[in-house]
Amino acid sequence: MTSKERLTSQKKIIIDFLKSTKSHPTAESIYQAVKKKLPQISLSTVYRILNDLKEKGKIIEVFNKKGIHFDGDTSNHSHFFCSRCHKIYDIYDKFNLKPKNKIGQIKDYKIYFYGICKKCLKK
Amino acid sequence: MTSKERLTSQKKIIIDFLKSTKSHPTAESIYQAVKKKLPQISLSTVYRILNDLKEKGKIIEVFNKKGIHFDGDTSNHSHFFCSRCHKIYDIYDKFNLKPKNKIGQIKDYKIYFYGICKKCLKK
DNA sequence: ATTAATGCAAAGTTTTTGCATCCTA
DNA sequence: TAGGATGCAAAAACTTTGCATTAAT
Repeated sequence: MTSKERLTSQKKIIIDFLKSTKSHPTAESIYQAVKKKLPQISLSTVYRILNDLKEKGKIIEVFNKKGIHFDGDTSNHSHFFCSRCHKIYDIYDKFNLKPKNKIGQIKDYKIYFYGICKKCLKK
Repeated sequence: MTSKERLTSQKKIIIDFLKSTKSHPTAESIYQAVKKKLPQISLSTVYRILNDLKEKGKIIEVFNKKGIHFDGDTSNHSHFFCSRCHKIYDIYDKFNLKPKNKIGQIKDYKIYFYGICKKCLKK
């Protein structure tokens, strides 16, 4: 008998939040956001749910110097990090990346762009 | 009068170690490696020196689920993460990445490849 | 001799875990 | 109503910091 996953309100709200934002929040900011709708939720539950969603490929991790951010958009896309405002933007351009070097079997790749975003350049 | 940086033996050994390896070690594994030559070195010194080298652009950070790794090779290159043995390999191919989307001023980018390395495929 | 850098220990951060209780299916 | 998921608190893992001492210049 295999165990069956249960869809709890905490899980529902975290998924909804991640699917509705493009802000690439951290675990802590997800906790803060979700607490507004579910005041009793605990940070450890947020971590547990994020780990679970991550393992199932329902969300993506985005790394930067300041820690780990999460992205509910699992479509193939890249990220741009503004070094001035520290926002993370999505980039949907597709690139053809085929290393000549036969390092092994490549299943996926992630591209991180760094620079200054349009908004910050205008200031 | 501006202060002048001192080249200590701890700094020398850490730089030498990072320039001599392609293993992309973590702070902890750098500490373990360096301790063999300098038994009295402390982990906090390792962190301080790594932060310093990082800020000066003398080393690079490589992020993955298991934490932060360091790379003494600051030449423009990419990384391949083997999902089986968890080793990190260097890829020196150059790619032309020009997003059409004018998100801002791009100064740099990093490409992370994921897959299974040659060695693991053979097993 | 100056004073930058270290080692140590203590404190911050971030993330995970054990367990009694809760609540979904 | 069975057992997967949560909340809480405690622990683990990771990183930074204060300060007396050491050592590079």
